[in-house]
Amino acid sequence: MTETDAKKGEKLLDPMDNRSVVDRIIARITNAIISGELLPGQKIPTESELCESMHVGRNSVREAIKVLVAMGVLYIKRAEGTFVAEGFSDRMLDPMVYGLILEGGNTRYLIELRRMLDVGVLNLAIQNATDEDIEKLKQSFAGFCETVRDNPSIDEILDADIKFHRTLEKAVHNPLVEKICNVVERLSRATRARATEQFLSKKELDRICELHQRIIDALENRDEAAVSGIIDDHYQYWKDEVR
Amino acid sequence: MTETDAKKGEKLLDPMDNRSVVDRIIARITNAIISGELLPGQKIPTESELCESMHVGRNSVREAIKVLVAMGVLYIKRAEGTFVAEGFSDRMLDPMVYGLILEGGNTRYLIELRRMLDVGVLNLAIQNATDEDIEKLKQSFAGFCETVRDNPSIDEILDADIKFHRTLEKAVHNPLVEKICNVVERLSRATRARATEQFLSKKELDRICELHQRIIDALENRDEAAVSGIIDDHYQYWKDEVR
DNA sequence: GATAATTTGTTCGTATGTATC
DNA sequence: CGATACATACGAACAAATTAT
Repeated sequence: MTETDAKKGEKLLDPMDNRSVVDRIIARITNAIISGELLPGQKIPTESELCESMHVGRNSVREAIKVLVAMGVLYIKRAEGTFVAEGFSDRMLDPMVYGLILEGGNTRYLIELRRMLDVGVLNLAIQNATDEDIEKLKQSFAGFCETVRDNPSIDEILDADIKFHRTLEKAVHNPLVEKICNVVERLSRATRARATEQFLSKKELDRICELHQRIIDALENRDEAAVSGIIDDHYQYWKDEVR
Repeated sequence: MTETDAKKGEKLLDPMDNRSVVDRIIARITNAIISGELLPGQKIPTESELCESMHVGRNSVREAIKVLVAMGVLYIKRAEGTFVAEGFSDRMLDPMVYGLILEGGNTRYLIELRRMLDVGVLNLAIQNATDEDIEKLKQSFAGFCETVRDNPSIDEILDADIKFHRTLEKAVHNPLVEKICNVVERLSRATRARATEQFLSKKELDRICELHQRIIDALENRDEAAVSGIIDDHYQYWKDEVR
């Protein structure tokens, strides 16, 4: 009884963080990571230690850790410990995939976002691409053309196209931009598959090849003025068609 | 011996789901959502029911639900039940935030990304903003100017500036773009605070006010040509200074 | 190779807070 | 107001995996 009274007393005096215990543990761990107290790859305290140090139950600690593991922030080596992840994890875009599933009519939003990113990427690539990058892009383009010639399936076309764009994004030399583009590409894939299926033709494929060639040209000539025209043409044909 | 042999036998015959109990619960719930067995907004079974129906412990169910809540797939009405989310949630971008943090805090990358998004947002806003949006932006600008006049702290300046940009992003009418910008703003805040602290002056503040005015003008005149110039000027002064 | 120690994985029991009727 | 249903939180116990001795 006295114990509960003491606890109640504390709670009443305290501003009483209204977040749940689990949320506070999550915040504490993430703050430690952000502040540099915990570095990527480093082992975090054991569950029991965390229980003691912040006076919470082990289950709450476990729930917090599970959340961070699901987000790709931590990873667990069983019977060894829990560690701070290093760099990006594929898991980190799962929530956005769920978001896509839950929300039906966001095709327009997705296309708009992709278009915006395409413009930005092309501009940055023109600024930052090295000759080596351009050479790789040419190779990737050759691969795309080869795929196109060989009576490709929808999936093969999309794969080749995405590969080309990934190469382009690498030429930006900015991992943050690259990762965001990857996420959006993954989200767009289903929509693009449907659209491609609908409008596929030999002529369309030739047009896409030509657009890719224009991207390469713009890169070689560092021609920023050409960017908006290229992307406009790129998106033109399914602008009004899809949804 | 015989026991271990029996276990090995089971393992060999069985595909033996090597995922953890929690992961299987997560998969089961998400599959139910994807298949339409659980619809957005619908209540899922209570924790106890889930325990019984799949013969697992209550804590495992809780951990699974916590993960899905953290991802924004489920939400909880306390003392009422747990429900399938409808549409996107802010939470779904959180993992990406952590990803960016863990990727290593390279300031240049962040500034480049922010710049790219600023250009895209301004372009999209020029296309999509309603008169009402522009009116709100003017109000937000007035608030910013007021803050600036009143001998503001670094935090106050940043808050007012972010508020202005949030209003601008709303004018894009694209929740995906909006969320991504919010994430990047959150990430940039520390860097920006440092930079602002370093170069703060009355003259600088006036210059920022003027740039915001130019953004409003561009929006009113639907002047896409002005975009790159505005953003160039916006980033000019800390382009070479920071890192 | 076997054993012990450490650490995470899973479950159960119980008490408490909170919203609805 | 009480009763009910549900989520929240803690503690204890045992299982399983890995490392160290």
